Amino acid sequence: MEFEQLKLENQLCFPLYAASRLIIREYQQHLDKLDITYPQYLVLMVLWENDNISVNDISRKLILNTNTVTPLLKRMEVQGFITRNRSEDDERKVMIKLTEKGLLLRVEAASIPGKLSACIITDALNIEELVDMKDKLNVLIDYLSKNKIE
Amino acid sequence: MEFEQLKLENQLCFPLYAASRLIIREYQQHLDKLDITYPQYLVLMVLWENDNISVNDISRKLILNTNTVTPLLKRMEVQGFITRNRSEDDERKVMIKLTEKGLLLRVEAASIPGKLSACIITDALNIEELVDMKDKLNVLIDYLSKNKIE
DNA sequence: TACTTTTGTATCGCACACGACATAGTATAC
DNA sequence: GTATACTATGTCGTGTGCGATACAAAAGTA
Repeated sequence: MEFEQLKLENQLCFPLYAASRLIIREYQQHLDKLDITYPQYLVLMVLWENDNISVNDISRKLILNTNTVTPLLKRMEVQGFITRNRSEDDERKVMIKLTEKGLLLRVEAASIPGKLSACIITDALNIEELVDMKDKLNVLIDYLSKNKIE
Repeated sequence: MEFEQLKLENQLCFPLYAASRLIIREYQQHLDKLDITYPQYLVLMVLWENDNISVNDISRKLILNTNTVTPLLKRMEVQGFITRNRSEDDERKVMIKLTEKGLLLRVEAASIPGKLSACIITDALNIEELVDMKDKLNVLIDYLSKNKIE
């Protein structure tokens, strides 16, 4: 019996998992200066595009459970980046809004993606290949996250 | 100012992060039956290929810090999958060995990668594309993890 | 209207992940 | 040979991630 399929090098998931952590480490160096973590940065990106949305909307966009997002948002409220208020229309919803401080962070964050691209694009991997990979990953994510719902 | 670069859809890291978590969720369904987590499964894969290696060797292969791997291994020792013993050659090293129970798990685990492939390969993404993605991710990982050391 | 189901958020418990730091063993320099 | 640097592992604190579960508000239904 060969067990070839049980080698790290023959699997897709491990490279995804490792690459994800490695790139987040690179991000963290820059995010430290803004005093935020990578998941908090993701929340901010959602809010910069779409302010005043519910906890559920944020968790759906980030494909995270609400029990992950809730404490994350509470920490961000303490830090003064966002406010959390019950919706008047629907008392079940908690609406998340950026504060002035959270809004202003966008300008400082704007330079980070550029620095990361410079870090990731190598002789071995050019922009076209990375864009292609990103698109394929999004196909995979759509498929897996829809699979979950049904 | 446009901030196009600050949109989730324009970044590579978020798809990596989300796809990684989604696939691990799929794995977890099968791993639950073996009573192990995904990181524990990774450790086992390393040991099945290379038994009796040090904590450091495992953490390097998985690109995880030793302070992540140490408690993980301790839990696996309690569960009876591995043993932890100081090396006689070098008292600093702790050598990790599979138990009978850990070794036997390999047979049960062998069918999991096949099930996952079936789950991931869709009309939109065929095997060739996934293999190509895997290879490119490994190039990226090599680059980023070597970057760290220098 | 009263009852049931669904939805949105949250709490709890456990297992990672990692930076900062501690400690013991080994290697090296002088 | 001893001071110093380095290596391997570990502890601690903080922040995710997620399954199981709780609970109140809203929606659906008889």
